Amino acid sequence: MATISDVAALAGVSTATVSRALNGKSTVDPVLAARVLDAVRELGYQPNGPARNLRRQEAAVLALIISDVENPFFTAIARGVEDVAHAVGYSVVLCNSDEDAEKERRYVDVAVQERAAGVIVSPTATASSVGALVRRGTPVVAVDRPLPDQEIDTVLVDTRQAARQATTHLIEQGYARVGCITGPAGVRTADDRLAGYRDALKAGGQRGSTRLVRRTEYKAAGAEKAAADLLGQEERPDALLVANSAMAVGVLTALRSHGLRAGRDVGVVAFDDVPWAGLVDPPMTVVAQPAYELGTVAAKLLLARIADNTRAATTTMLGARLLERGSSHRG
Amino acid sequence: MATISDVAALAGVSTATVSRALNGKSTVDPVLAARVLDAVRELGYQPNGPARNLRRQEAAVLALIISDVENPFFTAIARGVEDVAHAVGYSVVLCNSDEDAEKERRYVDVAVQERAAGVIVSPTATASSVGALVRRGTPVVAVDRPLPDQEIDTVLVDTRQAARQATTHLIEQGYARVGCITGPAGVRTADDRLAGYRDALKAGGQRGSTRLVRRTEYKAAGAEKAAADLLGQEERPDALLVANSAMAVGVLTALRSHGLRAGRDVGVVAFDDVPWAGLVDPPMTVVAQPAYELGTVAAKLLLARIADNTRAATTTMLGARLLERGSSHRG
DNA sequence: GTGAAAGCGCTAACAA
DNA sequence: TTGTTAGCGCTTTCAC
Repeated sequence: MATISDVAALAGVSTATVSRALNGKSTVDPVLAARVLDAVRELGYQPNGPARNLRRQEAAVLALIISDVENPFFTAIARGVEDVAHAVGYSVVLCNSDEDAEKERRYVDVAVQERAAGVIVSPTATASSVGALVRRGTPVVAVDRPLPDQEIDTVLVDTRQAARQATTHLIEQGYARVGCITGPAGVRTADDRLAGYRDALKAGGQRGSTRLVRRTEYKAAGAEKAAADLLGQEERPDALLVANSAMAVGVLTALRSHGLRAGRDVGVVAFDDVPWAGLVDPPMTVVAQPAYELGTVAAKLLLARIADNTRAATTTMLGARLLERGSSHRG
Repeated sequence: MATISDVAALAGVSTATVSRALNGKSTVDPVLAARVLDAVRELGYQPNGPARNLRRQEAAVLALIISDVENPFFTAIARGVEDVAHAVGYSVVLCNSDEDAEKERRYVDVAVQERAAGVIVSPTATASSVGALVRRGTPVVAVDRPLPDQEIDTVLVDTRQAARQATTHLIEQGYARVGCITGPAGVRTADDRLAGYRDALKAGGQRGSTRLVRRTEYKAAGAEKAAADLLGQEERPDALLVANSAMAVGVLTALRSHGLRAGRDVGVVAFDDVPWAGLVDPPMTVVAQPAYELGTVAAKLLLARIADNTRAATTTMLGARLLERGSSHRG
């Protein structure tokens, strides 16, 4: 593979001039620059990234560590990050931690070792690994979930408020025993959605009960079992707040196998406005989170912090919107 | 940030011994190895990846270039690739080409520049960029779509056969005018699905007609327009073969706005067994592609080729399964 | 504006 | 088994 020396030799200049011509930092005689470009083309020269990164002590790469590639919420974030990063010449490496602290730690190590310019992470519950990054001075932005005890830029959705609003909506529609299926304890979004749910019950004068709440993985299978469990009880809930779209799949499946109809028999509101929400019968009421925007904001913050790591840490809170459809109406 | 020299100094050994102790290539006196490990821990040493890659002339990284991160089919492939790669110590960089030849070219360049050990790609229609990779001698595997005129390992689904089977199924269910909504011309899977559809029409004695076929982006919006267009015709189709799940969303939406019911009024079979397929009313008949397996097979082939680039290129063809549900039955 | 040369941190060939 | 040392390809002073 051709190196910068080959290009220099062919163009009849020094490697320094080739470097300058290619990076446009310092100004180069147009004639020489043209000779360099010709040589590059002729040799099919591709700069050696590791060599450049070694010399520069940093790679033009952002690491994005998300907890589930198969969750549309996170892929939408990824698109937001990519669009912003690419516009200014950064590449994005997408890492899937799978909600597993060990995998997260591993990817954090990779990011450090490859000298990524910065890291955007949606931390798992036990996110000690990211703390090390911060202490190293690596620019880090937390997205979707905060990183406790860390002074870092954070981009969140006001999910507690959204859960409260969604639950209040169910109560106002006349559902008398609203239940909640949320994610694992310790996962901040799961905790917040539960808290918002409880806020609404209290405000709406409904008596909460642990018998109306189930927590499982943010997956369809767990939610299906949880829903079946709740619906099998003597005093079963007549409505459910569901904490993400994968869980919604499980809940709707359970409803169907119990011969119950969403809306009429059991009110349903789920987080995330997936493309199919309008296609189920009745269409599903959802809390639409601004996922793409979460990604763009996080990327911009990270780029700003890469440029100047002395900035004070900020927390950005974006709002969610309740999209009312048939699954939260009795009629 | 601590370097290998710092570790060597603290452990009282040479940098070579540190390197050996950490990489386990050659054997090292257990006592020294322990001192090295202690020093590593104490300094929080993280090896400098670029330096290592520069020296080794290759990074333990596989690039996976897919055409749509938001398509569950491709994220399932990604999981398959990751699982295989991680098991043998490779990282996976996920790149989203967005069905855009220019973005694909850019990611190919990144892969070359970063000296990735190999590349797995689902090529866009005009995939000249990947040819350059192959000529460079970089190990490459094509997944989901072949790379024309290239002698490389390829992992495909027998999508033409699957389309034929799905269409035949619709004909056997009594649908008399089966239409097809597929992806852009030049995208091999889109072409193959159309070909399989036509195979079935011919075998089933139905007269094909271009008035029953529409081609658009592999997206919901395009498919919705295409379906509305088909359904607005005088002699409209009474069944549709739909080439992916995003398109299925558009088709079902169009059906609804025309007051038509899937199955009873218009038979529907779509590619890809998405989680929500069973939740729409009636449940959607799908062609289930072995996406995860596509990923694992591709990754294994790539690893084999990295180990030995003289192997002859192979083509692996995996089968798809038709999952019959209500949307393809009149009853 | 250009070139010579140092050196980023690591691994591997060679010597001891 | 261990240490010494060259050098991977690039960018960036520094001198001209």
